[in-house]
Amino acid sequence: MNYSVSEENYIKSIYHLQQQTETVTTNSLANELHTKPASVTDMLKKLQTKKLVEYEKYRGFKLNSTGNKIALNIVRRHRLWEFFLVNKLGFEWDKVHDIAEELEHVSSADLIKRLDSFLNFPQTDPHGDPIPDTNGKIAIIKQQCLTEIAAKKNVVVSSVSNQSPEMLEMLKHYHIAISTTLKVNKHFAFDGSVEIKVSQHASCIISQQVAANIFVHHD
Amino acid sequence: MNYSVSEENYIKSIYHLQQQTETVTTNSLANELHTKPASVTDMLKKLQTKKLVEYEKYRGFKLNSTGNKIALNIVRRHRLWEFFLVNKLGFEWDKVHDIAEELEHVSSADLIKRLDSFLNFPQTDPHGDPIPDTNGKIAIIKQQCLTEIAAKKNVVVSSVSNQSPEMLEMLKHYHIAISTTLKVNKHFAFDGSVEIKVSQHASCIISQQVAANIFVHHD
DNA sequence: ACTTTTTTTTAGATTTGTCTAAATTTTAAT
DNA sequence: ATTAAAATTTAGACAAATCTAAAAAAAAGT
Repeated sequence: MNYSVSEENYIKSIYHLQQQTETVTTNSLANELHTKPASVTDMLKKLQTKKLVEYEKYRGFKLNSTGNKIALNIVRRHRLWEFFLVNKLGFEWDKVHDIAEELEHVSSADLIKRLDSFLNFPQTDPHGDPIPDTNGKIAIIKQQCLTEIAAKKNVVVSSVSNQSPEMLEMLKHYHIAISTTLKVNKHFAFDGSVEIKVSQHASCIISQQVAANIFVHHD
Repeated sequence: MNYSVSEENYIKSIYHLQQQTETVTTNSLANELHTKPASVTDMLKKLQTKKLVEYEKYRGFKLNSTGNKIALNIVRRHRLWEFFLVNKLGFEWDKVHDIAEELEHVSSADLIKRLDSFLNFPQTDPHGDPIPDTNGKIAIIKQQCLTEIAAKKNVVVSSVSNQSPEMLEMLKHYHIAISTTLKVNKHFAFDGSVEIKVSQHASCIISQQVAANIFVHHD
């Protein structure tokens, strides 16, 4: 079956919100999509009749397994295109989201299959987020954010959850990118900032706000 | 300014029809877009208020210079994506039109600039049609179709105006592709068929119907 | 437990792009 | 020059997706 751009955007946003809370509220979805709660209610009735969500009036909603599969397919398309934009066309990673947002709705399965192969079957997108496979299987990367890492531990940056130009600017300044290895020296109790050391560079201190957006794994 | 997918499709179709006749009729455009004449009239009023077409009731219409520039930009996007699909993703040329039809509406100028550079600034798409440049300049390739070529002349295939799988099948069978060199041996008066010789293959006869879709230039 | 606030839904309107059927204009035919 | 046929436009309706304003339900506060 084929879904409209609008339907796909709703499905994808519900998916993303469900990463944080099991069931999603009308307001939060309206906020995510920059639309009005009334519009959300309208669309949710539609998604319910199409049997993609579980929805009870006033009770919130969540994707059922069909909806989830569709969401993962959209996420797959989005992340493959992001990979393409960064690794083939040379975009900076803070510029690709909006373009991938449009490309993800191009509805050819063959296209995505070939794109995947052309890109050599990447496992993660440029922000370090895993790319679901054709069957909607997605790697769960056990990761912690930098604020949770004990002092003296070596870690590898696996993803960054804020993709703004401002964030990118900071990360570049600190010489941090996906798969960069760094060592946590010390946590400061006063403001939660963290001193780290990145390879051959001098140690530096990053604010809690920045640290909270950097996800890492051990080894 | 930004145009809807629908508006872009109308603009592009008017452009294509104008290649054959200076002014375009409501019916022919409806036919091209698989829509109804009434819908065409509606959209044309809109394009007129947006000052993209010259339009007089019952008199047909044509793109003005603004409309023409926009059309050429859409054609540029379409053909660059077709080139990408064939030369990078390995699609056969008869499969790319519908996908490029969707990709062409993705509205990032930077994307197209980078795609162009990634593809190494191709001059023609996989069917041999010229790709307009950023300013809407398009090479006019002086070409004749095979039925018009005098016997004993050597020519190079520059484009093929029918992109169906059936046509591709025939061309493959005859070992004809874009930039193939061939020699016209003889025209048969009875049915307009043409005997040709392609490089080291044995001469063969192609029907007038096929010959009329193969465009060539000398040398 | 009752009231206030917040959240969600309904009702009705709007925009974009489309359609059918009827009316109008142009073109072709006798 | 009339009439018949074809092409085009208008009028009015419809579907998708959105909105505002009002009503209803749930949650929070006293």
